[in-house]
Amino acid sequence: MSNGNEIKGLRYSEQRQVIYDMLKATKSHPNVDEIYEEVRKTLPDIGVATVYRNLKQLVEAGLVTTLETKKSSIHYDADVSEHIHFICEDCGRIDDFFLESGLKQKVEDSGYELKREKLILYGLCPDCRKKKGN
Amino acid sequence: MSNGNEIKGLRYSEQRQVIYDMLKATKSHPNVDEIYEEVRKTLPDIGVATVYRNLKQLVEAGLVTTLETKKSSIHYDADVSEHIHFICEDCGRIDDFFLESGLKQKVEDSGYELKREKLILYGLCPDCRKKKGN
DNA sequence: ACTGTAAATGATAATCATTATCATTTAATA
DNA sequence: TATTAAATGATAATGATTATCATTTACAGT
Repeated sequence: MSNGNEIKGLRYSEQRQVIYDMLKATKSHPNVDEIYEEVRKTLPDIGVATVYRNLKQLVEAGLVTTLETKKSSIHYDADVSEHIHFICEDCGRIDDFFLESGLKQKVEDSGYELKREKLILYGLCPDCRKKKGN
Repeated sequence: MSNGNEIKGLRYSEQRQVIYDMLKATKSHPNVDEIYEEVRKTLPDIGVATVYRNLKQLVEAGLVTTLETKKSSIHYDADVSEHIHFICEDCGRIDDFFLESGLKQKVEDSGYELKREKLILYGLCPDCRKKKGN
């Protein structure tokens, strides 16, 4: 069932499509439970394992990113464009910022209290890069 | 037992001190298991719960930061100075970068393959800030 | 120094998120 | 349409973290 949304190397599945569509349609950075509940409105019989499996695949495919908060469950975001997440250490709320220059100033001007920031890079270290021979 | 290392609001404990000292003495970003095993060399009877408890307190006190990798266990770092973590998506290795300008170039010049970067800000959102009345 | 008390501990059970397993179903290709 | 490997749903298993609780301990006030 080709619909122009194929993910490299993966066979089409309605479940994955619904999950991805749902993530693209929200700005709320939901965690697995929230995704599961939302997706069940469309697919009442989907299993949790399927949700976990597909989220992992979507992340591996680079179509979805993850956010680890203090709340010990991963949150997902289908907006993979360059933007910054602000995580409230009290209520756990996640807000987006899209600005680049004068970022900290903008955040604080918006009423946030900035306590720490974390820049994390992901990729391959020199060793693993060699192993993969490219 | 005052030793000049008091943490605001916390009573001295040898266990916490050993954990903190151990973290300050390493650059390896260990996870809880690794910390537990290392600390047991000094305090053979320490319990895992104590390690978890104290790590949480050290993080809350801002003396230790956390790194969430793909490996679903949190890694700890007592270097809270401004620096960047590079996480290898293959082997999970975590390397530090301390440079600010021309960062991506430097990383790639060092043989790393940069795939994604994540900037996360932590603090208080406007609502929680109001609630705390400051 | 001695005492009272709340914080910290160690052991263990409990919980929560995530992953593995496996029989069944299904997309995609010939 | 028949074949086949990928995907699914149910459930068990695992792994990490947290809660509980009786005991110990730091340390403030006497």
